[in-house]
Amino acid sequence: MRRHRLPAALLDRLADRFKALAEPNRLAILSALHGGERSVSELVVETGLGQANVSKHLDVLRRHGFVARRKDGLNAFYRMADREVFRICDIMCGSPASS
Amino acid sequence: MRRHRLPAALLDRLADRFKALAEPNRLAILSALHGGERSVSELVVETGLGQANVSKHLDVLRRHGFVARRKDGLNAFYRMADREVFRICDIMCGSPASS
DNA sequence: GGCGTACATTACTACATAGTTATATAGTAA
DNA sequence: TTACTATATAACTATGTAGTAATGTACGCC
Repeated sequence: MRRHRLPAALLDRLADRFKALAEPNRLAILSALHGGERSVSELVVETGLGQANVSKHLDVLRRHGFVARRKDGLNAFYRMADREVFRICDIMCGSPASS
Repeated sequence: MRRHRLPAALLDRLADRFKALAEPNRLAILSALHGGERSVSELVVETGLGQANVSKHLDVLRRHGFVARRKDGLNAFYRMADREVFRICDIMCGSPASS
């Protein structure tokens, strides 16, 4: 009765996506984006984080496909690209990041 | 139109749970436990990790309520305590840790 | 008792990353 | 052009943690 051996590459990819969510400030950003598109500076205000810090968190979230970016003049607007995240948070914690 | 401000404590707790899953070897352990209860030494063999390392990973998973322990003589048997994890992995990656 | 086995824990090293500061880039406006 | 603004990036520091080796603990057997 051989058990399902999952390829390490799959586990790595999955762990990587979890890691992107394993940061309270990134969850705060996602929570803000739950209400709709936001510019970086709006997110800076809403989260109280530094601008460079927010940019880096957004980059992580974007590289993992959780958010998408739209540029308009000087501004960069971010929005959710994968709302499944909220379902996952619901399952994970009752009803946290989506409520 | 004030947006849902999630309490930092909630985000911390949620991020902490994600962090527990954000490690490929811990996912490998969960994947092994998908097939049922396993002793520590069985998990050492199945994962190819060191014994101390497996013990520490199991401790993390247990502190977060993902697995439970049953002691029997010299052995410690671990089992899934929260199979929702597999649903989450499915959503996260198509059908990874549960297939 | 002494010995061996299964697991847990400690101490340590190596590496990853969150946050900050400073700078770069790119667009706007005069 | 210069000046200003919004965002991105680079360099750095500080902290957290995965892995390992050694030790501790608890149980079973002789």
